[in-house]
Amino acid sequence: MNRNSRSLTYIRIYEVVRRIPRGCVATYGQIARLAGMPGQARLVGYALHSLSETTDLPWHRVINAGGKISRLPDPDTTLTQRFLLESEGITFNDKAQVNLEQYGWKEACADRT
DNA sequence: GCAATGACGCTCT
DNA sequence: CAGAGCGCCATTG
Repeated sequence: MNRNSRSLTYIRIYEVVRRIPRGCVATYGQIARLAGMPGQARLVGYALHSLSETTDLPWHRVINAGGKISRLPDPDTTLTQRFLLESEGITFNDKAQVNLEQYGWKEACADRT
């Protein structure tokens, strides 16, 4: 469980996700870049998938570049993510998209804190 | 050890 | 403007 077992690469992603402040959302590409793998958004998603649903990480703050919730293996998990984001004050539009311009990490996010 | 997949992103048509 | 395909690295079987 040693995070080592998951490889340092995953740890990087987990650490970045953990740094996401409340009321904000980050994209896979954003995290991938902060983790030190620009363009490797797939690994970010894969890393999160490897996590347990009971993870302490705010994985629900991680969405795709379109500001939308990614295609999760289980539709129930997707609804949970949306619910958690709404609980943080994040609003979704009819397309289940989040306004990255408003909630995007390091954008207006720091101002909200 | 080898091969295929993967909660995405970007470019091309 | 919209839709589809390909590519990156790492993990898993």
